[in-house]
Amino acid sequence: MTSGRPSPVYRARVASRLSQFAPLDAGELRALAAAEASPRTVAAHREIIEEGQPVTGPSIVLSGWAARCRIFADGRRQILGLLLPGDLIGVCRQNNPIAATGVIALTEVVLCPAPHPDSVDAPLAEAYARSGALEEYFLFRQIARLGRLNARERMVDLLLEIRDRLAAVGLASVDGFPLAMTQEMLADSLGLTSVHVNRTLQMLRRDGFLDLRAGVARLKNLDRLAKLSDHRTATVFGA
Amino acid sequence: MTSGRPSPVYRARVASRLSQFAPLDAGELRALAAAEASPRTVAAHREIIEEGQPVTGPSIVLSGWAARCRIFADGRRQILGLLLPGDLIGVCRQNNPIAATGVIALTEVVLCPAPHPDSVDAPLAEAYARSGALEEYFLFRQIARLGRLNARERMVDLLLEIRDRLAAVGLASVDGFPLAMTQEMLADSLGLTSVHVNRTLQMLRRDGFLDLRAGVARLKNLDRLAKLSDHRTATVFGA
DNA sequence: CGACAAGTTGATGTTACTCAAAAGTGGTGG
DNA sequence: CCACCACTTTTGAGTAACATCAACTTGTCG
Repeated sequence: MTSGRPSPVYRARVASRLSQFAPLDAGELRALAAAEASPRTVAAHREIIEEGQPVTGPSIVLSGWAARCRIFADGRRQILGLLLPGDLIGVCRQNNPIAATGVIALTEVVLCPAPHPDSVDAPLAEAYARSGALEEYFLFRQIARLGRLNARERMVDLLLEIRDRLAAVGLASVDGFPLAMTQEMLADSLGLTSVHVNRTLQMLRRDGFLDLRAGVARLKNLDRLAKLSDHRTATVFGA
Repeated sequence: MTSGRPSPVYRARVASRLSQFAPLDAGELRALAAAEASPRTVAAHREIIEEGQPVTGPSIVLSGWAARCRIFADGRRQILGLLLPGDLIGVCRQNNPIAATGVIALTEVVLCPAPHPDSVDAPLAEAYARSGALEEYFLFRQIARLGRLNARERMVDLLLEIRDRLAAVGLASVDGFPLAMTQEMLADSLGLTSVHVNRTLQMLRRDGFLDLRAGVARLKNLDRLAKLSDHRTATVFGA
């Protein structure tokens, strides 16, 4: 599987994601850096949070990919949203929170604890709030994708979202971005079968929109691509 | 169209929804009651919040139905989530929040302002937090519905959700609950066409699961119905 | 080398969409 | 009270998109 190993360079960028949302002071940056010193590693395919269990406290994804996931009684699975490096998990403001969904590691994931939202200063609270709003935006987008886009549009829209999110933490370049998902995971995210995902990817390749090899994706003809899925960037929220 | 007219009885129940999430003190209840004294009415099909516009402050739906909505460039429309009596709209914790989605009135809607989350005491803050968690749960459920359920399962799951949410504010009885949505609105919520919604409803009627007349729905054979959509109640969050 | 997961392909089936038109419903004004 | 209008619901016939089933191939790692 691709990625999974945290590097010093990599961590520095992750630490800076929250400060993109609000200017953090020196003390907050120190606290975050200290938290990063006690990371936890979860193997690929392991559960990070179990649905229905109490949420102990927030974490930050330092490296690797995870997904919120709902599994049906008959085995059907739906990925509700992706959790990428820099994302927060388990920020709850109520008492005794219960996990509404499970979270599973798609690759090996490295996490570290994050300060509890009740005990943070204004700048970090603002960063948490913006991060939460952005996560909500991705949920809205996932709903619109599944409800009204066809297979090709869904795929394009998801790939554009992933690219933007990775770019925001310095993990995407002009040469492409890592796509740490099997076709089956893509299917579970897009509400399709893996067979149809395979055919959709081939269509995109054939039409010159996508270059996907060895877990690295490169999107081409971006202007035409964006039209294919009515893509709107999330600039109103981010940095 | 059904419903839309607020009644004194009705309002009393709505005011009590937040206190289901956390025990509010007398001062908070007084503040909420005062806010209800200055309601705002929005006609059916009108926009309550415009996507991309600044969010001024939170409101409570006193009566009527509204929906978060995304509209695509080519006219396709997807309802992202429903807003029913007692629900909060526009609770944002970040500075200068921007509406991530539009909100439109499905019926005539009566709203009143709600206290800003930054200026509330602990009990009301807890109620806001629980309300927000519940809203997030409904988004997750909408994603799972659209991604992995077929038309009949989607319809059943949505109807069960609506029934539970209305019951929580005293608007559902054993005789049924108001369904203030046209088949086209149901289609926009379920990611289907209105023609297919029509056929799906007929199938449910024929199979003895549903009685839907004059805007009032009654679900029958609840035990078998719940199995049709792998329904799980939201009890872990609510009251 | 062998085993297992991931990706690919073809044939066929089913669900839901599209297009088009008819029938029902409720509100409005003459 | 009726005629009219807009909107909603219903029905039918044909089609497209996606699922299903069942191989087969490729890649990876011990």
